[in-house]
Amino acid sequence: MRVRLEDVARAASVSPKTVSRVLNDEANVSDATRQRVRAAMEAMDYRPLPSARSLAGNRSFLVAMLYDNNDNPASTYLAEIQDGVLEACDSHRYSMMMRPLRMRGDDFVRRLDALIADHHPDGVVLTPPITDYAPLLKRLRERGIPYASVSPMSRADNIGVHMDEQLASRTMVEHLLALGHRRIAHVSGISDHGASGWRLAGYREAMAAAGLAEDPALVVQGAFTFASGVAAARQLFALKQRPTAVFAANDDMASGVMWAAHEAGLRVPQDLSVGGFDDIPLASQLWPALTTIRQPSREMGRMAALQLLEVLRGRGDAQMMQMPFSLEVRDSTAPVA
Amino acid sequence: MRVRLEDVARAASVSPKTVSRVLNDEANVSDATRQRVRAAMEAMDYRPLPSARSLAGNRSFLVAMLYDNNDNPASTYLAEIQDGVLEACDSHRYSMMMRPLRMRGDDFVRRLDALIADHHPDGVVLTPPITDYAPLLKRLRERGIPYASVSPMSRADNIGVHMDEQLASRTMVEHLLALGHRRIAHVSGISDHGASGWRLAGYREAMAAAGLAEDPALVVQGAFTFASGVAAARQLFALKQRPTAVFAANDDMASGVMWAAHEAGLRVPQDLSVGGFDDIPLASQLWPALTTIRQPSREMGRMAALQLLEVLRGRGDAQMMQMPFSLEVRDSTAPVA
DNA sequence: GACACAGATGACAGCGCTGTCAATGCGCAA
DNA sequence: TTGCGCATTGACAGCGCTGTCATCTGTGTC
Repeated sequence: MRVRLEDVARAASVSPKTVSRVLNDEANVSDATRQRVRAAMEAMDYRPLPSARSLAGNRSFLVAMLYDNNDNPASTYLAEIQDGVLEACDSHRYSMMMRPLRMRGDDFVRRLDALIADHHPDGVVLTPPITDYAPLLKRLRERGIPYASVSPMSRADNIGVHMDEQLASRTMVEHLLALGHRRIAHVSGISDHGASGWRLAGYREAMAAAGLAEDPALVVQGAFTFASGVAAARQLFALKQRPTAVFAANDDMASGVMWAAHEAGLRVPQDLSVGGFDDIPLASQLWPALTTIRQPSREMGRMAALQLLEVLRGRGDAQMMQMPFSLEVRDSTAPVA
Repeated sequence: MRVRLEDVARAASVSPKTVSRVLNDEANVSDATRQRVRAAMEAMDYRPLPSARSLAGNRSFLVAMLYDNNDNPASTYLAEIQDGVLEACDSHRYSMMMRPLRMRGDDFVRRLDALIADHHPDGVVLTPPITDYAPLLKRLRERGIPYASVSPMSRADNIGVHMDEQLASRTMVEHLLALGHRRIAHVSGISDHGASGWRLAGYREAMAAAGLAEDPALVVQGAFTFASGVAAARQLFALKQRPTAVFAANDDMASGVMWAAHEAGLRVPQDLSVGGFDDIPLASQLWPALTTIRQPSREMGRMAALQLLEVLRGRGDAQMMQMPFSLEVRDSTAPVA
């Protein structure tokens, strides 16, 4: 019925072990033999049985993608990363599994242990904001489970992908400054997300470089959600001197700001310019279409997973890769009135 | 190091086979023994090794969720279903795997075969629109792989979940009729999606019930995407007698209609009412917030997976479940001017 | 009291691979 | 020519479970 490794071995006139060697790209197989075995595998359409490989070889060929489903409201951003990770895993015949893990809550590490005990992933892809949660990283190291991170806070001792969020953020603010805005507000994200800090830092950097003293009233704390964007904007609009532009730390909050602007009867971009970050599909579907920072989420997921797979496959050359961003100027920003 | 089944057996003074029976909820174990074994498993925090179970038992404890990533542009709808499926699988200690499968393209069935050969899922969850692709279903039956569907076209001989989309659609149109609208347009979805047909049928049913003859110019074909919604709306707005209300077959297209309305200088809802379908997060983030049909996607994914798991676990009582919908009246619909 | 029978339990082999280690063959130096 | 070392290959056991089948026990029947 099913073609087994033994069948391939017989067809290629070698021992099962040799077929196993070829299958796993091990050294010490002559080229002639290797080719013969490959041909036999091909001809018979041989597919190794994952469970047998795992049991005997003590690895699972499984990559788990960890995400926080608490601070990430049904995020398109995550879906895109997932898509990239899946593609990378597929290309190396690894399987991929999603693991929601709430960062709030003390059973965080316990849930990680359960994941390991139940599924034995060979490696793990970490997505924001759990790229930087120390107890988690510590446990992964203890267990000897390699991981790659998407946009981690610290780049040292870490593989995965990374974007210069601070520069991206600064670029957005400079765009607003170039349009003549001076009273530029910032709606920041949840404080323990690395992204929040960088984006805020980029905002401050640009403002300072323009010689503008920081007005604390113009920096409002949000939570990366639409609702928090609405709330932050209402607060900003209530100021005696309201901002002429708002830069929100992600698109969901930016859409909240636009919503609140409509509510307050402010026209975007005539009365208020709005900038976002991420370029999720929503950004182009808003009216007016949102000016934002585009990050290649799918590609970031893919590259992070590929870095991880390099490690899993015993190649040593994995690293932290820098990914490009771009400023997408659309219709939500305009010269100050 | 790791606790094996044999260790539990020793602790409970029974044979390994008996522990296996308890683990798999098999019959013919006395209650006393069962409890003793359960206690031992608990005390030792025993976790069966999936690969060993799979290898010996010839099943994978794996459920694959199939989706079409061609017609579903990074859809939040799918992400929600996935979340529900994942929860259900977790609760029964099954693992879950995502499989994108392009319906267009002739290698469709071949890719399914590859999935089976490579991963051996015990069962499959089908999401729209691949719930009704005959060659796929045929192959799954041939291979003896049970499947459950989310919103399949045909409910016969099928397990999973289902919503009365036609009634939901009719409810939306009746809402518009009740507001006094008569020239109500419909932007339909891709024709080989079951949902498109039902939603169109519900529209027609409501219009006919209101005694309105169908105006073919008011029914425009879309493709479930934002861009197709924009295009359809432009076409509708160009009509000598433009509609006073548009019901789009999903929220992405509805957001496209609103976008085009803004573009054309039409105020929503004063000059044009707009209705959608799905209630994705976007719906509440638009200005004005979109009136739409809410379907419990997450719950639908969860229930469909649970039905499938009943079959996989040998219970015979799986079925096609009807899920409720609700009309979410927000700010994009108003009485006709 | 003898027998049949169903429920409860265990012995044992084996699922399809890989790790370990031994065996083989070959080139090259002395 | 002999011997040594390295590259190549294979024999064999075993990973941690479950399927099959045999065995044992207690109960009901006549």
